[in-house]
Amino acid sequence: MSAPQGSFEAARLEKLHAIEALGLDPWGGRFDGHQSITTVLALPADLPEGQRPRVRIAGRIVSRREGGKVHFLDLKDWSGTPTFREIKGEREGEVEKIPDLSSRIQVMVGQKQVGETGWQLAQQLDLGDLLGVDGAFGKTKRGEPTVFADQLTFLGKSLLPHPDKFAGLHDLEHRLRHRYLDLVHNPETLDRARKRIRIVQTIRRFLDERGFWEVETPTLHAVAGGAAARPFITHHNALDIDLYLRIALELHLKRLLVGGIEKVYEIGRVFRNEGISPRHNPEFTMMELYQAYGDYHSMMDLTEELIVACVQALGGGMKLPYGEHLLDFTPPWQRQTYAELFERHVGVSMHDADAVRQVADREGLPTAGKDTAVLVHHLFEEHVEDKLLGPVFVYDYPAPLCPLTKRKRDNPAIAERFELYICGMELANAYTELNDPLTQEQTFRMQLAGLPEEESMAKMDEDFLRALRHGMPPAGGLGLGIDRLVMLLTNTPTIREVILFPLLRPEKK
RNA sequence: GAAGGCGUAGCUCAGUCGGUAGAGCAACGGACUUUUAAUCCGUAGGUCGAGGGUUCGAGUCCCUCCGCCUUCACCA
Repeated sequence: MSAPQGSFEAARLEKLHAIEALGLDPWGGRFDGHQSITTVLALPADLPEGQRPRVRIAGRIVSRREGGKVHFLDLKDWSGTPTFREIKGEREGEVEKIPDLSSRIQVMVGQKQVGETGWQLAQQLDLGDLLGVDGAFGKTKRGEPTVFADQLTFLGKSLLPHPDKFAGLHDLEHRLRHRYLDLVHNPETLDRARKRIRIVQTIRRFLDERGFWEVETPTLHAVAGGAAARPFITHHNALDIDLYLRIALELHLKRLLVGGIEKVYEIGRVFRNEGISPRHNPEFTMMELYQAYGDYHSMMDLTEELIVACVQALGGGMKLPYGEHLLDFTPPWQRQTYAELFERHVGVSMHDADAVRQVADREGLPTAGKDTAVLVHHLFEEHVEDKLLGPVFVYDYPAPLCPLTKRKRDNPAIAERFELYICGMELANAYTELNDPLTQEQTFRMQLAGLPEEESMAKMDEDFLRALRHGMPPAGGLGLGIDRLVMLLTNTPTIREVILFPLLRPEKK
């Protein structure tokens, strides 16, 4: 430990021992019956002394103003609730969510009021310590809502100094490596975490109410299927086999459809051994659901309802800002076919193989040995995706891109699949599930020309095929990226901020 | 994986042309019973990300390495 930090810690250790010498536990203990600071702040504050409500609060000391015989502390807990502010002027009508700072409250500690031990304890308090306070709630002469303490209960020492009370904690790397400090000192971080929880709760409640069963399926897979991604590899010692961390939830959930669980979902972590970017973390959270006897149109309706429910749960109305954009989630959302979007933005029909190849050549895309569908999709990603402000359902995909999807009965070149785009991001992916084991086996065997196996969704999974052979009901299925949904609904530009502990390279030593 | 940018006290940041390492807050000692970025007096706090090089002299210029950010590639 370096000298200066050591001296900070030494000073605080001395105070810890002084607290022990008072007969108090410097690490605190059970503290029953305290009210949240938000609750206390809602109490009447203007009552005359003597009629003030008794309160008991607990929290962290985040600011301190010492006088000779009276100290003022600011205590903070987690009870602040998000509030909303209407934006005036140019962006009239927009709503911006702002973290409510009301989970801070001032405490007055007077020498006479807290008694001998209390006053000696007050001398040993540091920024960052945890403290319980009993007292009366009212206002100071300056009108500040305040708990006038008559009893202090020490609840925990902070041996290391916290970030500056005014300047706070801004360094991004520091915030990510010490997320606990970020949560304490940046209200928007706690607020974002709270909103994420609320979104996930809403999804669970929504699906539970509609009769879906939430299940848990294995994270360790013998075959990493269900998506096109490089897996992480791990090893099981007792069985002496390599296993993959799952890259999707799909194949196990479909096995459950075969097993008669007619509406099923899972919210869980998946792992993809690929690059890190503002939109990609190696582990992220997916929600996948499957509904027997549905199809991709029923999934579109469900997706729209589900996300609208999440938007409502945040309480900020149907129009949410995202960066420079204002996203309008008011249903119904646009629904456009892949083919029409392709033609509009690329300028040729996706069914015209020669024209597609010409455009790809002109733009310098490698075309040799590539399937036309692959070129089509490259052009789609290049020219269409970032124009999809949305929310917009893009449906009817080129079949070769979709090995797990049922083809249209009247046109086997088209798969019954949609993706939901918002702000150029793929947020959800859904299809009419392929339940025909014979076709499924063919698509597994048929490697897309020019695609290495690891980039293909078509990974042979014999056990899954055997399950299909026992009869899977026709079904609609949906995959939803939870992290990206949270990004969009909380106006957060990077995935690192919606994941509490994103992957960072370990610190050296 | 590639290119560009950044890294100075516990935190937030200055640091000119290469010439003694700085401020605010936090900390430590002292004064003060209604403060609120409290104030006042005083003290202490640094391997300038790490290592090497150029130079009389490097936080500053050069090289290598580490970490983070951005863009690209891969991908959702």
